[in-house]
Amino acid sequence: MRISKEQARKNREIVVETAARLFRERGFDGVGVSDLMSAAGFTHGGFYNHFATKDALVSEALAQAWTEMAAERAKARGLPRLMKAYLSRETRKAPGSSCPAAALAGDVARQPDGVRDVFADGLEEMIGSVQKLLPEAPGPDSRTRAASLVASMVGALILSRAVPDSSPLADEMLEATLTSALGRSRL
Amino acid sequence: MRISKEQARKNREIVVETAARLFRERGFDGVGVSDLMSAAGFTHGGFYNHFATKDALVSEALAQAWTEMAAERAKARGLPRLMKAYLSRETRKAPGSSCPAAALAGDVARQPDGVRDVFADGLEEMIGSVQKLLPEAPGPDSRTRAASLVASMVGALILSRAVPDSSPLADEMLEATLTSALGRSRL
DNA sequence: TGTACATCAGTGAACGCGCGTTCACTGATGTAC
DNA sequence: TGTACATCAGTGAACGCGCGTTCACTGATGTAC
Repeated sequence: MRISKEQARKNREIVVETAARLFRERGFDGVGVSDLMSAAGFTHGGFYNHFATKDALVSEALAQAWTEMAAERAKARGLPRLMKAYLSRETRKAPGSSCPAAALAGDVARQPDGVRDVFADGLEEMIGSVQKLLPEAPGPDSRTRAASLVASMVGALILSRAVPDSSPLADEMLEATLTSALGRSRL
Repeated sequence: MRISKEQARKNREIVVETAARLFRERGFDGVGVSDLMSAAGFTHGGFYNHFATKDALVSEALAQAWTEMAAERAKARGLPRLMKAYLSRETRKAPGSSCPAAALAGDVARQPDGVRDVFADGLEEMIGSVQKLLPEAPGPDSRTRAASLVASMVGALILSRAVPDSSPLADEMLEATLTSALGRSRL
């Protein structure tokens, strides 16, 4: 049963969006083509009408996740609020709809350069948007500040998710990072 | 060909040490039982004389990696030197012999609680050893400081490894984090 | 101390299973006249 | 505008492959006498 080109385009988009969520939740290896397609509402065979290989989708889904995050960040009202939201229990519980860096950086490190390029582009944009939210004037110092803030945010969220939900460290990593970042001068 | 109990114990240790290295290099899913056993110098069938399942080995290898790291850290001469070594190009290139948090936190987040408990214990010890190296008096503030320092160190290393080797971000994440941490008061 | 037997670490073939991928098929869409 | 045919998105069975795991076997070690 052939469908319209417009519908086919929409279906492809659904698959990419579903992948962007599932990969963040379970990792690249944790989501099979069959899992993914059925989660998106299709059968697995049609996958290869849209993508050459699973690897091709990985890059595209990662780019999609970064795009979603950039849209969220564009709505941010100040760095303190952005960081509080990023370093919250809600974010910790929802990897599928939050930062691709925190959810997938470990996996990306073992992927080919094509995927890592996409990751680097998203990370670059994240650093840039944090830099713009800093109170100080743009420059090399604020860039360094932004990069190190991003590292601590991503690190805290990853570590919080790696310990058991019941561990005191789950909250402590988030709170300590928030306290240290906000407690510093001019934030 | 049966071997002595002593030799069997040593062989088991070799397998655990090999796993601790390979898992950090390739992730839990990236190392098969067969890969692992042949890297350790054995055939795959013998694996189940030592471990009930691959999952059982995962916990043990993670504990082994943390133990190795704790031994390294015990040799540290001051926090600045520890951080420079941690946030170096050499460490970035050698995940198999460096921090389990940076190499495996993303994978651990998708493992059962048994593995996450082991991870939390190692992380707790890492925070404690960083806290002891802080110049300030021990207390809630220094604990918060230590936890946030650990988050930024782990985050920077993970992000550095996730971008392509050729990306400027690979070095920048490490350097920015080092600059921000060392540039702060009393370090 | 010496002998006979049981034990069990290591070997390598084999197992079922789920993975990524392929393919023949369907039938509504898109196109040529 | 209407008709005939080609296209191709989606379906679901099937493919080879590598995975974790099992098992019969080997033979030196460990043990009972």
